[in-house]
Amino acid sequence: MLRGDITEAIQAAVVEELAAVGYGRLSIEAVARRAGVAKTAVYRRWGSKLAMVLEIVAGVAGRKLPLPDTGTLSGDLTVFLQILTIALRHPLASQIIPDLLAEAARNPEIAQTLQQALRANQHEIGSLLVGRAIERGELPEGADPDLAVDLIVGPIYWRLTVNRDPLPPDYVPRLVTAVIAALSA
Amino acid sequence: MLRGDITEAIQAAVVEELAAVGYGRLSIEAVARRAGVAKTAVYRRWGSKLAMVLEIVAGVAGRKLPLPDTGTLSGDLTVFLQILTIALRHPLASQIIPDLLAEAARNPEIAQTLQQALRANQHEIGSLLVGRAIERGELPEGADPDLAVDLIVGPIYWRLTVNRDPLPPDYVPRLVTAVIAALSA
DNA sequence: CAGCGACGCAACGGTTGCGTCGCGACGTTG
DNA sequence: CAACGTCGCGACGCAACCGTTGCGTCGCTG
Repeated sequence: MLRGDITEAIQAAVVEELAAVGYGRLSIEAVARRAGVAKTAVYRRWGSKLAMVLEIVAGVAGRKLPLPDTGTLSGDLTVFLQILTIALRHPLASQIIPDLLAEAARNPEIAQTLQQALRANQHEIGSLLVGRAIERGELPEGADPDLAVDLIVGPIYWRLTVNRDPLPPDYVPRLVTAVIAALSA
Repeated sequence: MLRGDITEAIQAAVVEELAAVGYGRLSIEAVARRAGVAKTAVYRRWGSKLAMVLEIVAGVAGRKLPLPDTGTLSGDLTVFLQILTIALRHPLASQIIPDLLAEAARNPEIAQTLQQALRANQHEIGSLLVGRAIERGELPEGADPDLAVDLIVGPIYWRLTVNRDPLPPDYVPRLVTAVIAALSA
């Protein structure tokens, strides 16, 4: 019954508005304005700003990253890090992700939605990468997939999103060798 | 001329309000209300919400962490990580830091203030830790202090503040050995 | 072709915050 | 004691947004 093109316009507007002003300052009026849509069209779909954002965010964050098997741990890590750096550099992502994380610190529903979307994905990637490497004999049996994820994602996120430093050109390969050394210990 | 106790009450109120609702939703009215102070008292001190927050944040974020010399790299790292985990777990810090980082992504003045306060401190800590370790022969000559900081702070920040997972009891020592292995490569 | 529902539009009363102003009270300074 | 400046208080007009309502239009469905 609800027109699909309008729903999509609203979703896109929410994402843009989220990037522009953040969840705290996001208003239904501004979303409708940006979507070129009447406020009533929004309220017909969602009962509140929270419900609207939760549904849209869950939809976007739930997508899985493709994770090719390059044949070596170092290759897998390099590909994964490159995908990650591109994603984190995306203007929309680099504004929305920190904002939602900040909001998650005070809103349990947002926190739960983000965790549900991210944690499973993250654990799966870690298990996959480390599992393959162990099968190949590149890592010892006891290597911890969750620690691996922290070691891979943490430094990149810290540098790109928190510190907002540009990446030195050889940063990714150096990080890859460092992570492999760390996991082999 | 301006009463010091009132200034302090306002500063404390700003910090609390920042934690409670974030920079985006922070209002002068709420700050004055929380501080038990008239709105005019705030406007006598700062001309705008941005100026007020910047001055207060710079004052808090500029403080330096003590960094004892334990005699070994592993000891230094352990102490530093423990201080860091305690700081990041602090309720006020864990809400305010992500919020300001998110706001920094859209407000250059906030970004600059944070960078100025954090980057220098961070680089100094990295250089100090790595420098000592190289002198002791615990790390090779070429070890990169900035990469070291990413490897130390990134995983902890990721797990504590982004993922909001509790730390497994032996996480810090395992991270320490992993980091040392990574930096030795 | 008749009916239904989503649509845009405009307006509603209510809330919140903005930045400013004038007032009288209080305490310090000269 | 007189002057000054900060203080709290309350109010101002203005703007934005809230969530809801009623209206007429449009397009699909039966």
